[in-house]
Amino acid sequence: MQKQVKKCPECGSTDVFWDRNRGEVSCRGCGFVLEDKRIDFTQEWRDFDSESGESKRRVGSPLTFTKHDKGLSTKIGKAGDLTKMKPSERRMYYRMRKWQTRISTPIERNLKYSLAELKRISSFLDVPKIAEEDAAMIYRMAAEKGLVRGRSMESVVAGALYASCRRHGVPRTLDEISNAFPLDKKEIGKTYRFICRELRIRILPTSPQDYIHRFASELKLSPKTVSTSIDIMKKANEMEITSGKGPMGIAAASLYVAALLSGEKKTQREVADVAGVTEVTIRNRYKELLDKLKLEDKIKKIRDKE
DNA sequence: AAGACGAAAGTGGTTGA
DNA sequence: TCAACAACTTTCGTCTT
Repeated sequence: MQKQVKKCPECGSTDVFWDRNRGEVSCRGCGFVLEDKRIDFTQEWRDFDSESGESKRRVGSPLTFTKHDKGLSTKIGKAGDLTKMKPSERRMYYRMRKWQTRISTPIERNLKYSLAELKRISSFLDVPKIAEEDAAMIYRMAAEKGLVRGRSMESVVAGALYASCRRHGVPRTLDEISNAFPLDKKEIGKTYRFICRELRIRILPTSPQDYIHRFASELKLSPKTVSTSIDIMKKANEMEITSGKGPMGIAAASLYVAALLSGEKKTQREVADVAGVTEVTIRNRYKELLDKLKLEDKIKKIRDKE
């Protein structure tokens, strides 16, 4: 990897770093997320601000393990190539060709297309390589177990991708993934649960913290606000008002409260849109937070100042 | 006019008999 | 397999700024 010289558009600092696990590039100074989408190893960074006109984007990528034959496909030559060989060697090549045709089972042929699809979507969402590889593995296992039958190929690809994102703590929501496919959330969720059950994949519930940074960045909140909201979440966790609740709602409400407390007020709608929940959910979580964390006074003080 | 708040009804998934 | 249930959404009316 060559070093990337990037400037943070928020604070101008060049001290940006790449969080591989999250697939985010953020500024060490102010926490701004420059890129929440990551590009292949083999490509150069896309300009954050493409006004500069020089596109560094490249097309295509070299070797990958996500090809249907793990990138090892080599055609074994036809008889014409074999004329110069000794009869014993020739027999061996015939045997090898027989193997090759045997490998071309319907499953392998299916994998060829579905893994291409996976690759396309992964690069669209800029899912980290590890997660993409894992999704490919999940899909392969699913295909070998015959779980694709009766389901659309895409939905299984999407389900595998989502499962792998969850496993790797990559903050991609079901919404984002379903936007990349011509499928709705419902269907992806269904197949996702199905393949998890069938393949015995254990998925931990996502932590609201996984989403905080990305949401905060989209809302242009300061790092201070982010840490406040993480504090709030921790406290909420301790008081056991988070169990069973959707992580996105919690993340959204914590951010909303934190923004209020630090005077960077955002409307409920703004936060709700970014987090992919409704205002009502934010309100409910928000109310619980105020109740349990004794924050009413603080909020009132802020209100009075205005 | 916009945002915050809350009530009521509906949806999809989980659970337990 | 069905009913109860919790979380969340949608919709809509009211209040506040």
